[in-house]
Amino acid sequence: MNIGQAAKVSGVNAKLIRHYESLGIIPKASRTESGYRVYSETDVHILAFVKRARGLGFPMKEIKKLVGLWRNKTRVSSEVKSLAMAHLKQLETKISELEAMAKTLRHLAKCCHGDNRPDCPILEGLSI
Amino acid sequence: MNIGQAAKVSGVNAKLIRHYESLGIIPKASRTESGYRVYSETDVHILAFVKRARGLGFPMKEIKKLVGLWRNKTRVSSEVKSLAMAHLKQLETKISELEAMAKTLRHLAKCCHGDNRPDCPILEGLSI
DNA sequence: TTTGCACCTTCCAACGATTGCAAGGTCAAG
DNA sequence: CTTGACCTTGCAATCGTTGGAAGGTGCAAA
Repeated sequence: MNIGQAAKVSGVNAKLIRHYESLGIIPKASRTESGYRVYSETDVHILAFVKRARGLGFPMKEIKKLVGLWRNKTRVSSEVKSLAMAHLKQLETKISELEAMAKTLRHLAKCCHGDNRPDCPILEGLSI
Repeated sequence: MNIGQAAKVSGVNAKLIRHYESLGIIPKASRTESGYRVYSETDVHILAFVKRARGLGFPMKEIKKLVGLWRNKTRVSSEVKSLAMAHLKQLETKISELEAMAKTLRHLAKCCHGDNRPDCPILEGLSI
């Protein structure tokens, strides 16, 4: 399989596949005589795994660990779970930060008439 | 006032003040004979405004607009409100994306024993 | 006066993940 | 043999912030 075909099947951009390879997140693809990268079904499976982990918001460093655990049959599920729980905590922290911003912004926006007068509680809230 | 003093008073890092100036988000500071930047109370006020807007998650491009509106006494509050509402929508979108990730992750983690066996529903969930 | 030290100046690079572009090689069909 | 679609590499941009290097300035103590 070409990198283009692997991209189509796995759903990961060809550019991104090369990038992941350079970061060592996926194993280095073998090459044809002319230098084209060649991918197997297993490679595509890894790529799809990475894509799903990204979809859950894991950073690439942790995905690298997850791929390692995934491919290691003597892994210990507690290690995976602690990675996941730590990331979940990060997500929850981020969510509450964004919630706090949204709450403040909603309040300020509700107080603002939004007409053609210059008076604006939003700007006042930002400048106090 | 020095850039260091302005940083202390406004709560914005000196490094960041220079950066904001180079981006045109704050007006160019006047200089002493030897080239040191000089800040007035008004300048510090602008810096604090920027800091609060960042705290609400506004991107710098929109903060530039907000500062312009704030300093323009013939502004129209509807313009401020529409900026705020658009940003609020972005925040809400981001929050629901993160919520979806957290929900999935919580579900997978709940199904994972987290012991020293290799079987792991988290990895299975990522590889299906 | 000179030696520190703390501050200031500019410019360049890094983070994270992704995307874009440029210049060049390869493959397959017309 | 040319065309177009694909591949290769490498470098730059995004966004906001932080870090460092290399050099100048201000002020106080020796």
